[in-house]
Amino acid sequence: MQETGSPKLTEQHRELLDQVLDKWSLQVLDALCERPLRFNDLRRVIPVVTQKSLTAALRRLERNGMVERIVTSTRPVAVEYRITQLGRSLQELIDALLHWTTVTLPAVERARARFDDHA
Amino acid sequence: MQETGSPKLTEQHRELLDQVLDKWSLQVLDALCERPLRFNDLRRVIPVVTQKSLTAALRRLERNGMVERIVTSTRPVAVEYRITQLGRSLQELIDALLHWTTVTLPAVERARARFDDHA
DNA sequence: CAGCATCCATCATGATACTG
DNA sequence: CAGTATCATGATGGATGCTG
Repeated sequence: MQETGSPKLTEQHRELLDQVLDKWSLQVLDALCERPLRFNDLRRVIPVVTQKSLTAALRRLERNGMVERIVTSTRPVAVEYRITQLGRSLQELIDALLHWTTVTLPAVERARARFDDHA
Repeated sequence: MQETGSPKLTEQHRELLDQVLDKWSLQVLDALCERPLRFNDLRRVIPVVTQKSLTAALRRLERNGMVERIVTSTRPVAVEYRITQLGRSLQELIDALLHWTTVTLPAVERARARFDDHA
């Protein structure tokens, strides 16, 4: 059974994708891709996120090696988040996904209209 | 405004990705990519899915034009699900994602170990 | 066979308040 | 500034039973 380039889709792989492709992680990676940002910068860039969700997303991304957390022990501590090499490799795929949505959205919307009409 | 390959990541795009990249949809598309399958076939191929979740995933995928639902009005009705052209275009990206997980999983696991040790 | 309806547990999310 | 802690709640997921 040789599947050329065909995936495995085991629990491990799915779990990893779940951890880095969720709603907030996508936007965090997208934001950090341009330049490192601090916690409250991220809150501003991703306007509707709560601290709790943002903290959770950042911890998950950090744990999976997608972002680095850099603490500067100045007076009020400054914490900077920056994307890692691993994170960048993921971002390329996310870009491909976004490109795909851009290209296929019209067809998807037609499909939705058809479905909603008929059903 | 021409952004070569750069994404927008609007709510619409994120919503579409959420609808087709969820846990079960990935596995459904993966299964249907090889050949069309019937409802209970899918339940066997994706062993741990409940019919509720499978139904929901299939409806979502159908609504978004990723799979076709083909009803054969035989005696006990036969319902076949098959992937569409749109679905296949998505599957290519999913394959790329799975390839990415395969390649990066070792590094991710090292990152996790480091994180879990330290914290 | 291919679902739908219902109930229930769990979880993710949000709002709010507090801290080093 | 960059969080943590707590409570409330709404969405999800599973188990079960029923139907054309």
